[in-house]
This record gives sequence, structure tokens and C-alpha cells, in this order.
Amino acid sequence: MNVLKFLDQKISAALVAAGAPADSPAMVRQSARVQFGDYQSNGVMPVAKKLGMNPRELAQKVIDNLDLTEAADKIEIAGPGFINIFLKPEWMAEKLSGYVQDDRAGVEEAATRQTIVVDLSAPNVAKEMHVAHLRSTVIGDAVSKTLEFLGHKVVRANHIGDWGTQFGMLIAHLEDLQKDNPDVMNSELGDLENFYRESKKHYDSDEEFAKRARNYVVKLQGGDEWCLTQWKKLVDVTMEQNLNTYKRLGVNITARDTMGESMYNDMLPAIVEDMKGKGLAVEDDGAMVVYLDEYKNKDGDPMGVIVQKRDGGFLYTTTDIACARYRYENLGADRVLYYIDARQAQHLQQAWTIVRKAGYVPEHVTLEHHAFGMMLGKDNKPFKTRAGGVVKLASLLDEATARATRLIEEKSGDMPAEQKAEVINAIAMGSVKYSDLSKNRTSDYVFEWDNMLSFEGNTAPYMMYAYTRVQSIFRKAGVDVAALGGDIAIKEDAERELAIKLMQFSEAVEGVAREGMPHILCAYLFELAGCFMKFYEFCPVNKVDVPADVKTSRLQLCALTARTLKLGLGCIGIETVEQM
RNA sequence: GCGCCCGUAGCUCAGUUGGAUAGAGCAAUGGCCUUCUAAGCCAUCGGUCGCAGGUUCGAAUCCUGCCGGGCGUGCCA
Repeated sequence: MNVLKFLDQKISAALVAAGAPADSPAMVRQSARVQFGDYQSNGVMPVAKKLGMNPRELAQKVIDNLDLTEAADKIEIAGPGFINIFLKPEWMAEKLSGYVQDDRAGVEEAATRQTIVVDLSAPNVAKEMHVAHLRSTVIGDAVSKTLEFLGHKVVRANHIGDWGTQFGMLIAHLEDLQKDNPDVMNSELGDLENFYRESKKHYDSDEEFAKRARNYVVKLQGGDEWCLTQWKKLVDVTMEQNLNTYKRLGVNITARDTMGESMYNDMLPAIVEDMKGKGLAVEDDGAMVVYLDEYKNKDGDPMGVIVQKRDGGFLYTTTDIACARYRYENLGADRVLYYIDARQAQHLQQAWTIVRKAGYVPEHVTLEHHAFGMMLGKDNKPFKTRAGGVVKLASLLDEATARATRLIEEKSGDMPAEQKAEVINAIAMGSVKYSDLSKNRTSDYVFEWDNMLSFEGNTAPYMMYAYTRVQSIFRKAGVDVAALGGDIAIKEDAERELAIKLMQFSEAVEGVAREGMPHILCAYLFELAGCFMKFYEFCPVNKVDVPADVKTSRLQLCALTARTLKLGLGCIGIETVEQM
């Protein structure tokens, strides 16, 4: 159950019973300090003000109308009119006992199952994935996994860059390479970055080549079969490599999720035609333009967004309009989450403004941009994408693996080779992913090996280590978790802190689903791991002088901790191991 | 010029949408392993929340104006 929601409903009702207007929010939060209890309600003060009442008197009336005897020990009024709630250990113990054998650890499925489209990853064809793709891929997948855990239907939409004028030169370059080596697809294209660079170089230096390339662009857009075949080869070889990277990262993105820009091409003429019919798009200097009062141009006039070029070609705004429409009409989206670079913010807002005006997606279907900043180098300058010096995602993962290997050899060198490899991989991928997942910055951020791959403090290995410590207790105790029973008794401070944290798992999971931000769950899991580490230090389980009833109680807290950590880390795409 | 985002401890970041004395990790310092894995635990140190006003019982959070940084701004994506 969600304790916060439970209390919020109870107190909201009491607030109304005490004379507050019907929809007055109870504003229940986890308490800021231990002396303020476990939860606090901040809703009395605004209402008292509105009604011209003394807030502490209103708070008392709320309490008089509030029945929380089963759940709370103590309810008190504090400060100007806060209501502080202290949960009853027996109540928590009873709830937690129920979670020990529950494979959802107390998290209920969402009341209404939604279809949620998650726009993520979006690598470019004929280029290798590099560090800038990491956030979108990892965060998008983590949110997807969490939403799926809550029972929603998630469509991962991999909006790959598979269209545009650059394909002319790529096709021409591929053609040249094939003349010399028919097997080029299997050899030289292993290094896509080099392939792209070489074709660009050729394009810039050879006018004949450039002419041929431009001709191929026209032919490709006209649906020329040979060009399409060449284009398809480039898409396939790129995605084959990317799918390997996804697999390595433990990210659940498959070939079926590929929905690139080219997918919407067929929709574009009809959309422009439709917008023209609605009076939204008008002709200006040969191009089709949508004017938006919401945005101003340099002269202070409504900004014009071009949806079709003078030469008849379409632009990416038109594609994104079609894309939003497709996600609503064809995929049946109730909600669309876009995990895209912050630089696209204005562009997306414009596209969506047009989408709403054209009536392609109703207001109740939300289009949410979850932006993040650019990856900067240590010199505070962005990574270059074309002129070399790019940090490839694959080499980043290699480096992470190398570092994890060094660490494991040092700490647990005597582990069997197969197990060791598994642990190394879990730690390497977990560390890289966690460093991205735990941040919520929309501004730029500096990429640093040392921060990303440090294995101390608020990191994936810390939480994985907490998990192995629990498992170690069970190995020592020789007890099967499935056979655990008996009562939970919450006595020590460390037990109480752990217990309350365990009660709050669903709040964290639902927070991620609501906000689309996995760092909420990261923070929760770090706190949970911390509570367990403290419990581990202060509350022995397997010692000889621990009474039997205390031992069974603590074993259950351990079992639930393990389950919660595993489920929670699973929600954000981080593996656990039994030993490390 | 206009628009969007950002500015919190030496560093990396939280701050539950206006709540109580602004929190973590790293780094630094000092303690804790004959006792379930010390990748750990405990303690100390560290802040004019960019600056100045305003709104109110109450502001890191909201409004205005500055300062500083990033991004975007009609025929690339």
C-alpha cells in the first residue's frame, strides 16, 4: 500500500468534516525531521487562512474527525498548525509481514492501465552511439520498466535518425566502397564513425561526388528502389550494432521498437494538406508556414514555422507533428514521454502547439518533454560529433568493465571465473547506468570517469553490496525465505527506520511513474540500503545470544529488504548478484 | 534583440511543486573488524541557496529587475 496516499485520503476527509471546502488538499508529506513524526500534514494552514480561523483550532477539529487509531500511535499539532503523525510499530509490522511473501513487496498495480509511449535512445544511422545517447537510452528504459511494473502498457519508441539529406553522400560512398570490396558490409562498416567521416570528407572535396550524392537524395526521396536498398543496408548494419549495445547495457530495446523518422514520411503530404485546409498552414515565398502567436521572431512578429520547403521537401517539425499524431491515433497513447536533449525543447513545443491546434492529439493525452543537458568534456566544451574525438559508448562500457575487473580482482580475486565475470558485468553496467539515473539535471553536465566509475557512496555497487549482505545472512542462517513466518517486532531505532523505509517503496515507484524521473527511486533505494547497513551494524541476526523470536522477526525484515532492493533496482534496470 | 533552461558546501548532486533548524555522496579529520562480507558503520568539519527588491503566518521554491553560464531563434536534424 501507499501510506502517504492512505493518510492523505483520511486527512482530506477529516479536513472537510471539520468545515473545509470540498477539495482542500491535506498536503501530506514524509516528515522533514524525526521529532515531527513519520508523516506531516500541511493542509490546515492555508484553509484556516481562507476561512479566517485559528489554524491550531482547525487542526484540532481535523484531529477530532480523524480516525487513525489502528495506524497511528500519536497525532499532534505543532508549530503554526502542522499535524504530525507517528505510525504505530504494530501496524507497520503487520503490513510488512504481508509483504514478505508478496512478490510485489506491497506495491499495487495502477488502478487504470494506461498505454504510454516512451521516446528514447534515438541514435543516428551510419554513426556509432556515443556518450550523449546514454541518458536517453538508460533513463527512458528505466522509466519504461517502472511503468511496466505498475501494470501499464509501454511502447518503447526508438526514434532513430534514419532520414535526411546526408543519406545522399552515404549512399554514394557506400557505392564506391562496394566497387572495391563486395563484402564491405561485413568489414569496413564495422567502424561507422570512420565511414561517416570519410564520406563527408569526400563530399566536401570532390564536386563530382557531391553532385552524385545530391542526385541520390532526390532519388531516395522519390522512392528509387536501388537507393532504398542501399539506405536499408546502412540502417540495418547500424541497428545491428546498436542492438548489441542495448543488450550489453541490459536495456530492453528491440528491433520491433525501431520507429525512425522515415516511418512518418507517408503521412507528411496529407498533414500539410490538412493544416492548409484548416487555415493553419499558409503559403509564404513558396514554402508552407504555420504562424504561431505564442512565439515571436526577431522582429516581434508571430514566429513562422516552416512545415514544407519551397522545393516540396519536409522538415523535422512536420515529422514530429506526424509522429505525435501517430502515437495517439495508431498506438493509442494515453501519455507520451520524450527523453530528448534539452536543445530540442523549443522545437518540440512548437511542434506540439501545432499538434494541439490541428486537433491531432486531444488535451488529455499529455506530451511530456523530459529534457537533459549536453555531455561536456572536462574543458567544459561539448563533445564534437563529426570532427572526431568522440567518446563512443562502446568504449565507455569497455572502460567501465576494465575498472570493475580491477576492483573485483582486488576484492574478490578468488571467486570462480564464471561468477566473477557475471559480477564484473553487473557492477560495470550498473555503475555507468546509475550515475546517469541518479541525476536530474536539465542543464549541461560534465562527464568524468572518476565520478561515473567510483564504486563508493551513492552508487550502484553500494546498493548491490547491501543486497549481497542480506543474502549472506540467509546463507549463514540456513533458512529458506519461502518458509519464513512468525511475527515482526519493531523495537530498535535501526529496526524502526528500516521498517518505515520499507513501507515507502510504493511511494517511490509511483513517484517515478508520475514524474517520469528515475532519480526518485535511486534516492529511495540509496536510503533503504543505508537503513539496512545501519540495521546490519546494530541488529545482529545470527549471533548466538539473539532470541529465537527476535531472529525470525529480523530475518523477515532482511527478506523484505532483499526483495525490495531487487525489485527496485530491477525497475531502474540494475542487476543484483548474490555475492560480490 | 527575443524566447527557453540553469546558478544550492571545495567537487558531484538532492530538496516531495510555498512548510518547521536547507540535505546526501565525494574530498578532509578522528574513531570502529577474535563477532552475519570494512565496497561498511559512527562522529567532526564545511552554506550571504548568484545579487537586490517584492508577495505572506512562512520563500532555495512564486513575481519584478539586474549579474553570470548554456541552448534555441523561417527553408539541416
